[in-house]
Amino acid sequence: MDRKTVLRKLGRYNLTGFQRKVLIATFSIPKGQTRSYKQVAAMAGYPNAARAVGSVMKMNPLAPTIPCHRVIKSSGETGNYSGKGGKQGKVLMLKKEHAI
DNA sequence: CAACACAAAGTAG
DNA sequence: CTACTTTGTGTTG
Repeated sequence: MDRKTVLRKLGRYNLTGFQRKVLIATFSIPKGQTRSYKQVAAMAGYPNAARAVGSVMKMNPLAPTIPCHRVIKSSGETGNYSGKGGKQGKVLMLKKEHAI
């Protein structure tokens, strides 16, 4: 799985530029590491769109492909998580990947 | 086009 | 530490 593959998948959806950038930025998070919503937003080119990043994660069209569970709050907390298991499952997954 | 929603961040107390 | 304000983009009507 590489960036081009993800871009190709994203191309199948009617996504806005913001969503694509955010998803790619999230996908670019190295395994075993975490990034804050703000960091992802900044990486995507929108340094003040941390909340919007949350909106994108919520709709994440490539949920299994995009490691949205590696995106946490700047405080080091996990924040909320709309996926199965809620933030508890998120933390568990992060622990499995040694991200925490 | 306007109003509402969002898994945050920042600032003030 | 808690509470309030600010902020940017997506979605829906």
